[in-house]
Amino acid sequence: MSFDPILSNLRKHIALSPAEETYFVSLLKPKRFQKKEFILKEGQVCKHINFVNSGLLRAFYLNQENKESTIMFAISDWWVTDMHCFLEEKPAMLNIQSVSESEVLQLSKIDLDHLYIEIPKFERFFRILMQNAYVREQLRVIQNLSLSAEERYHNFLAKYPQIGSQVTQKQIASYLGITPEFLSVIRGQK
Amino acid sequence: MSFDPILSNLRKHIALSPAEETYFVSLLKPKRFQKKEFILKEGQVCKHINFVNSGLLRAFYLNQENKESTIMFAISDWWVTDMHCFLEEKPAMLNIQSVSESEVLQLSKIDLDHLYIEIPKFERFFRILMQNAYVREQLRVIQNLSLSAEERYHNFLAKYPQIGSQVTQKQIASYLGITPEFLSVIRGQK
DNA sequence: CGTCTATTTGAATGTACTCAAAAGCGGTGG
DNA sequence: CCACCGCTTTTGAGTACATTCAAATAGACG
Repeated sequence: MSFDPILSNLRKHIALSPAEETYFVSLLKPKRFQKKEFILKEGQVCKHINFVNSGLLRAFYLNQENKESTIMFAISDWWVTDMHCFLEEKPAMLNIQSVSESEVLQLSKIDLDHLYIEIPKFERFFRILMQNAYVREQLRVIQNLSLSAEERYHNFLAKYPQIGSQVTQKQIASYLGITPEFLSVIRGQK
Repeated sequence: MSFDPILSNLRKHIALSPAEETYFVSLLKPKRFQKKEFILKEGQVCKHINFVNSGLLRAFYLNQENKESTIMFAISDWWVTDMHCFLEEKPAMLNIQSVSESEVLQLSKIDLDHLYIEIPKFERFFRILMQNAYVREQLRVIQNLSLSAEERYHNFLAKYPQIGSQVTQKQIASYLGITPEFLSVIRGQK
């Protein structure tokens, strides 16, 4: 499995020496997941943050009535985990499942904590990663509050065309916070 | 204006020397805002991140139809800005207004960028701040997707009792994504 | 005290949901 | 290769949740 994508992901924000890159890469656990396989299940302690090398993952929440809410889709070059549970080393609230066959590089909480000490540049890297994640989630809150279901759907397709074509409408509906039946109605009206 | 609150806020995550504390404090611009005064208006370039020393601020978004959506309330010991526009030094999407008379410490983007270089511990501090902000926003997304308006209202009151008592129902409604009329109905049914 | 805004109440409406049934589609095994 | 199974998507009828609009009441503030 190639480490080029993750190294160029790092290079967007920090510069590492070859030795540092080697050390970082040594901490990564490559994993391959089949379609529908779970990277993380609710209740498991979330030990890793995952970098998607190829494929597509989906993180979702199940409420008391077993209704799914899709929290995020993660395509190549994205980082994904149940951040709250990863940071606190608590049982996960979220499920993370492979949508299509995927290659993932996993970094454990312990190794990341070492990394922050050994190579403080990683503090910067993850600061920027977290900043961007925060801005993205806040924008999603704004859109959920201020846009109609139909506007949210068209926004989603415009923003993530690659994802829109790979996932089911049921999954898109659960990302938008509507039922699949209603999404079908929205799509019907041209 | 006292710098004790902001220094103890820093000490939650990093340890600074007295000289570093002095340097940090020298970068802060203390400001006092009257009730209803704007810290930031949509369209202005957002130059500062704001630490709330006392009082209460509200960040909100106005959509095309001039409907308000409250993005966050910031009480004492919270940091608030239009993060996206602060980072990119672009015109703000958000308005930030003082709910009650407030004392704020402002740190400019330029000074923060210097701070990251001079005292890399600030990378860690803001990494943790951003992590927490991300987790909070993601939790809000989950709740917006999976809970009813009534559940969201009771959650809000339980989580932020101090805020609930200081802001109008109209503002709470705009935080929850419902109309003030409907919030009034929810409150009526005991 | 008067004015302005927030809150409540109610009627009419619209948006989105539930339930059910039919149609479509993809994969599997005979 | 086709038939079947399970899941997704569509369609529709009935319903529930939440909005709009309007008017009355209550509160806050100069």
